[in-house]
Amino acid sequence: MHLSRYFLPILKETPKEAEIVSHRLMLRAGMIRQETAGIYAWLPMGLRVLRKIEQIVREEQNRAGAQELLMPTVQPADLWRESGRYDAYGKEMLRITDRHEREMLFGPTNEEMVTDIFRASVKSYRDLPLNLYHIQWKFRDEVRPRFGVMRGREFLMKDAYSFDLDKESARHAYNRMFVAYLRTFARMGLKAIPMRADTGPIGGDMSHEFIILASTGESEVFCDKAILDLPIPGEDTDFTADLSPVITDWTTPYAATDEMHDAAAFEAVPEAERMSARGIEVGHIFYFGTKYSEPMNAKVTGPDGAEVPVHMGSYGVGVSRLLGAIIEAHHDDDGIVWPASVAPFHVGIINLKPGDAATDAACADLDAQLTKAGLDVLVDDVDSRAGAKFATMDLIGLPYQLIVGPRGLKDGVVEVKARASGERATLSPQEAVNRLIGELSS
RNA sequence: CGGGGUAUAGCGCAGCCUGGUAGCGCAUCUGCUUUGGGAGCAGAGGGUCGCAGGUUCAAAUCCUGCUGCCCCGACCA
Repeated sequence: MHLSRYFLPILKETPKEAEIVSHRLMLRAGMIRQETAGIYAWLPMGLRVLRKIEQIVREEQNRAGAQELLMPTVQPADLWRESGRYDAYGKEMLRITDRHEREMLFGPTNEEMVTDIFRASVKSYRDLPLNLYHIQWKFRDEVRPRFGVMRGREFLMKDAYSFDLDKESARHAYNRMFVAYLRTFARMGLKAIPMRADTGPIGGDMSHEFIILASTGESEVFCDKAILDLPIPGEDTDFTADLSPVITDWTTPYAATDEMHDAAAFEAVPEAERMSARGIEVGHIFYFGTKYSEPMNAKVTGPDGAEVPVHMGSYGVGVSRLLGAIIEAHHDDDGIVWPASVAPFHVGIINLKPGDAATDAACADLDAQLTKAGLDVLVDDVDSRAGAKFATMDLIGLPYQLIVGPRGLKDGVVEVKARASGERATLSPQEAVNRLIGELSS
């Protein structure tokens, strides 16, 4: 991709509405544009990152045995009357009336709908366990949207729903999602800490929020530092096996949000190991038993011939929110510092002198080689000054910059700069290509 | 939903108090110079001054109402 033809409306000045750093940087880097309060258009650069995050979430859901479907954004009110939530949900739900005066709504979540899909087709315990998920836009009419995409009204969420015969098998479904989440967030360069969350009327120990630490986080969190160093389950994890030892490892060290904080238990953690910080919730997993299956009559016949309501859980990831969360965790004074796994492009080639035949040719060759190796490349071929190019490239935060100018080429070298460390290496073009492919291919 | 701000060019702002027909910086366009960390000079284009009423010879400016957006709090992936 050539920057001269790419729609990337960079802002030099910070729009005044942006308070927190991720919001500022997303606007300045031309990733999003606010259309109205809490509702954003995703510009090409922002969309690229959104898609990469989505894909990681998808891969890990699939790996854990969940199956993707896609449910609509607009739902009929009647479905929500079955669970009683049409009245209970309140003003956060965007209600719509169609031309036939039928009551509709823009979905804030999909428990009712997925339960409807399930009950229409699944009648036997033999078809369990089942986990269905989708990645779809949601709308919650927040009283006060803020922090850019971190708390928008329209947002992209992955929500999975598990169906099991009883509570014990539901626990296995829960554990699979727990492990999938550990892997998902780690792949995005985030340290997500599972914290026990309020289970409401259901009770029990099966609800966790996944929190990443960031100074601009919305809630205060307390944890034992030991949890930060726990190993992330590998790609080879067998999701059909008993995962409870992993869950035990991850739920033993103290970790709680302020709502669930137990000061006495926290005091028991050695002082040097105690940490209190601010956090952003990026995922939430929840077992809710028969809360929907019972009123909505989603039953299966068990091995004993008796009909029982299925035990369900739901598992959310705030996909669009993750962009903000990742930037909060990965930025510096000059701009964004994308982890390679979610970066909009892997490499930015800076052509210091567009129009110079040798420089243009070198850039084209480097672009071709890197692209052929499967990397996403953005070539800055804009006729502007070096300083402006460096500033732009630092702002958009691509993991590596490949700096190509006539001065270096005369000596047969180009420069590779790692965005995160600022480290620069002067190499031959071929060495540079090899180095980048080595660092970035996965 | 309570409290507080704010609305003037794509972005950031001044002008409003004391009414006289709109300005600055950045960005954009043209030309020349410049060229390894957000260049300089010269010129140009771009505005229903949030909307609707009212006062006045005259309203961005004064008055009334409405709306959008932002911030603080209560609530959420």
